[in-house]
Amino acid sequence: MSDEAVQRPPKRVDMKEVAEAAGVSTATVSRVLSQSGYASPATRARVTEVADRLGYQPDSVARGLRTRRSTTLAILVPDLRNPVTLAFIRGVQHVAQQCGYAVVIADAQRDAEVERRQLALFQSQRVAAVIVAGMMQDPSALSTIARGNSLLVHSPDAAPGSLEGEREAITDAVSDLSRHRHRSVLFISRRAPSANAEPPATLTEVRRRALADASAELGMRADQCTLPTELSGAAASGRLADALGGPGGPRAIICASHRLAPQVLAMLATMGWDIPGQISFLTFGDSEWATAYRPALSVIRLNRYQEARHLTRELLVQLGNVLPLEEAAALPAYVPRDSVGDRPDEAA
Amino acid sequence: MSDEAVQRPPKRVDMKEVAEAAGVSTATVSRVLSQSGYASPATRARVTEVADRLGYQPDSVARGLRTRRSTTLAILVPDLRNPVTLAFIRGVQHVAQQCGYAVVIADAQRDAEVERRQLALFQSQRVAAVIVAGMMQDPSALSTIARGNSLLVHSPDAAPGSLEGEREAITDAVSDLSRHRHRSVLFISRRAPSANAEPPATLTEVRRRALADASAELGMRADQCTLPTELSGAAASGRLADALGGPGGPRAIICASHRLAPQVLAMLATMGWDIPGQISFLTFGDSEWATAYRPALSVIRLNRYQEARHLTRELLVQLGNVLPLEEAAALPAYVPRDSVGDRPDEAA
DNA sequence: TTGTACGCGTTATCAA
DNA sequence: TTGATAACGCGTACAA
Repeated sequence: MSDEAVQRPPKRVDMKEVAEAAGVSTATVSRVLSQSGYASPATRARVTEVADRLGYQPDSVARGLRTRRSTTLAILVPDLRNPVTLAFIRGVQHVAQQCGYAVVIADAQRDAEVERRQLALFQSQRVAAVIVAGMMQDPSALSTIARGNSLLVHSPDAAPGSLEGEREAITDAVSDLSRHRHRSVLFISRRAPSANAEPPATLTEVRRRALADASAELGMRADQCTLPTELSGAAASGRLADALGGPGGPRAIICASHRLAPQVLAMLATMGWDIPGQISFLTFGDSEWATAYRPALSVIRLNRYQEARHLTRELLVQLGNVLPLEEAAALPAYVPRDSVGDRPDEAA
Repeated sequence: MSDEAVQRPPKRVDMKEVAEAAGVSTATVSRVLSQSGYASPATRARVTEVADRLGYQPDSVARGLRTRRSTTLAILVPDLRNPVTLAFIRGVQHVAQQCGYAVVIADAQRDAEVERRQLALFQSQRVAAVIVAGMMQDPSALSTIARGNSLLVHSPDAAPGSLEGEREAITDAVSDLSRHRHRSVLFISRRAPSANAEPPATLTEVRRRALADASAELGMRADQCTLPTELSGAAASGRLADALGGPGGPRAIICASHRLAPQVLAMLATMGWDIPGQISFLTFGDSEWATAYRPALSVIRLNRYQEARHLTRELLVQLGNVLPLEEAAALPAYVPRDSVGDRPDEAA
């Protein structure tokens, strides 16, 4: 419809032009517009009037070069296919735009090489900070950034209360399963467990261990089922069936990520399992789909939006900005709905 | 470790440093590293070797100032809560990173003022282009951008085959309903129809009209139901019940956006309607949840990812980049699944 | 209170 | 094939 390509030579309004039009020097214009330094009320008024009459826009590229600091935050997303990253991006962007910061974003596509190159691009852009929205493919690449420049690096896992809260929520979830007479849990993820890595290299691994701990405390067994992305539908269903096993097998499922949930649900449906009659189902992450699904899905809510807001606020404060106080971020929580039921063979 | 060492930002490797270490001038370094201009193979090798031994990263801020052009694309998202924008962002980012472009993103939050300020920020950042990922709150704000600089402005509606393809998909969907003996369709959206606006101001409005046209051609009636966000659950259910009316009312529902779908589905479920036994259900946009839902939902697939790729490729070519050819973007299409059934009272 | 002059890191011009 | 030098637009000591 509207495809406007204006190739005309752009006449950007210069600070010099503003200075001449206002009958002052560029230094005065700079002082007035950057709110720092002295200027008489008269000239101040005249300069601002002239500036926005001419439609002057300060060139943040030149400013960045001169001041050696930028007002750009970078987000490195390990995998943009993950829908929860949208909430995270929103949170960062909202706080950033409140302070006049720009937000640049890059998708690492779960590829260490891409990840490395995007970090290098951020560095070359001189961004004020890099926010890593999850576990990196190669965490050592961050040291390059930290060494090479004055960038700050934050990871969402560094958000206070995030992982701790998640542990509590997981315990609540497992307790609920225990209350429904489940004696074992099946954790479904895309990638196989890496028992020896310390610290855990992925968020999924963190959750897996937290789940194992919580289960152990309640005397429950925690089984694993790995469903790699490359697995075909039939193969995946077969593997899931194996994991559920015979009459003694686990009848409580916890999905490692929200992305995985619809696929597992579809499999269970085609295999003829009834939720919550025969299988109890839980997943990490919440959405309106989880609420709309029948039965409504019990979830471990994460609230990545508030998490991102909190994290970005801390970051901007560290960068010397002043922000109004804000209520504490909502912690992760177990949200019981209708997808958890009594284990059938253990029912009274 | 002394305080000074911690506080002081690490020194960036300069082009000057590289020049000195390689025994040449900065001009030569520039020529070698920017791939333009002559240099003897010997010095070329020496310079590149020294450059990455010292870990030199070109400062794109300074480069941007000098060359007066940036390698940053901007995406203005009307409302980042809309999940389909994630696919769009991914598409832009993937093509951009292929050409070494950065992607900066802003959420207009459906607020004309925020929208205006974010555009101004883009302009001040001297981005190479602004991509508007949907209908703007105030389209006239774009003229400011176009006038103020050499930015290109593209709207996703400008993607070839997008809206046209959508019309065809809508016709296919309505035909399917007609085949199932439906004589009227209920279009559910968040905002009320604006019959007089020309051209239509929102994507929803475009779809509404396309649906009206397709229905008219097949001799069907197109009803409207508006469910504003601020409506409470009970009020929304009441309004939906009214729209469905008595025995003669519409029994085919089309959701204007994917975001709306889970909410409407939840309402229908609590109201006791059976899909597809009593109600046929369609929605714009596809996802794994639509497939996992029982019954699996028939959808009008949009493929915003391919659309964004295509659009960004065109943009970068216009900016003077060379890109390898790529298969044509997948067009929107009607994907029939299990949520459309015969109209009960008209069944043979 | 305001103006002058310099430098941020890079590329483009021109002379050697 | 290379090097010296002038900008790009802005912020900021320092002088007036």
